[in-house]
Amino acid sequence: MTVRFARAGFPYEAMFDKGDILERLDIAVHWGHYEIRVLRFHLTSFEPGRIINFHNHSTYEFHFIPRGAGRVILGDQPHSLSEGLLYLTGPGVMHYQEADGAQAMDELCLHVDIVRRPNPSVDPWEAAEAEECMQKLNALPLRPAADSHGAMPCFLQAYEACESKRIGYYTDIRMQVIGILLKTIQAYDSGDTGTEAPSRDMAAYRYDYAVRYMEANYTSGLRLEDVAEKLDLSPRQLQRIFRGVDRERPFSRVLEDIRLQAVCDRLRTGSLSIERIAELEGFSTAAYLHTVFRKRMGSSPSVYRKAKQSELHRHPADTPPGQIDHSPNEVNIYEPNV
DNA sequence: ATGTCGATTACTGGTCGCAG
DNA sequence: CTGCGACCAGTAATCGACAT
Repeated sequence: MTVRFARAGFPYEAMFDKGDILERLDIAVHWGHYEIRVLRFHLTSFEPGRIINFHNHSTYEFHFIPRGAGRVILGDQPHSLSEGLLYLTGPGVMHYQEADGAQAMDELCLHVDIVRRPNPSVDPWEAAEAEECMQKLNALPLRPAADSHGAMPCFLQAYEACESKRIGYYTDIRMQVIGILLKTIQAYDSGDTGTEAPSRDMAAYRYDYAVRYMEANYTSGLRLEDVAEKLDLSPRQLQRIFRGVDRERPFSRVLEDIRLQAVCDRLRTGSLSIERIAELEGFSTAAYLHTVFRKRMGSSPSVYRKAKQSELHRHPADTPPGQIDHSPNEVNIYEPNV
C-alpha cells in the first residue's frame, strides 16, 4: 500500500487522482526497427522507510524521483536518491530500492518492453537514430543521473493528455513515451552522435519548390525575382540553381513550358478564342502567344487546335479526357523548334 | 555557396496591317 | 470578328567575372 504525503506546489500531485489512467491504455510505439510496449506508467509514493527488496525484470524500467529522498542499490553499488534524479534498470539488472527513513519518496515509473521488429518500410533515418539510441540505452551506466533534459514533465503531459481525451491524445502519449526514453539517454550522454538528421539536397529542393510555385502562379505575371524572393535567394542564385538542374531549361524556359502546356490543353479540349487563352495563361497578348507558340511548337495555335481536335474525333478512345499528353516537348508533327 | 555588377540577349506589350 | 505576322521600345533574364 502506498501512502501519499501531499505538499502544496508539487506539479505531479494531480497524477495521484487517477493513478492507473495511463496503464489502462494499451500503448505501443514503433520506433525504427523497435516496438516499445508500455507495461506500467504511473506516479507512486513510498512512505518513509519503505523497502522494495532485490529483484530484476526482463524489461526496461525508468525511474524518476520528482520528490523526496531514498536509496537504490544497482547491482552491488548503493546510491543515494534525491529530488531530480533518474536511473534505469535494464533487463536482468538486480536492484533494491528504499525510501528515506524520515521522508517519503515519490517515483515516476515507466516500465516498457522493447522488442526488435525489423520493418523494411521504415524511414532509414529514423531506423538509424533509433538504433543508436537503443545501443546507448543498453550501455547506460548503473548509477543515477540528474534529469537534466526534463524527462519528468513528459509524465505529466502524458497524464494530462490522457485525462483530457483531447484530439490526438493517444499520439501525444506515445510521443511522451519516446520523449522519456530520449531524455533519459540524453541525461547520461556527452552530446556526440554518430547519426545525423536527414538533410536536404538544397539545390534540388529549391528547384522543386520554385517549379511548384511557378505552376501555381504562372498566370499572374511571374518574374524570376518573385520566385527568388519566395526562396529568400538572389535572382542570380536562382538562375544558377535552374542551370545546375537542367542546363537546357533556364527559368524563362520552364515558365514558358508551364504556360504552353496549359495553352495546349485548352486548345485541344476547349473552344476558347486564342486571345482569351492567351489572357488566361499568362501571355500578355494573343500576338505574343502566336510568336512563342510558333517558335516552340512549329505551328500557330489555330492550326494546332484543328489538327488535335480532328485527331480526337478520329481516335476518341485513345485519348480520354485528362490523360492527354500535352507536353510542349512532345514528339509529333508539331515538335517544337529547340 | 552566394551576392553584385555590367554586357548581352531574349522577352513583353503595344500597335498596325493583312487575310479569311 | 478573329487569327496571324511584323515591327519597335522598354523590360527582364541570362551569364561571366569577381568579391565575400
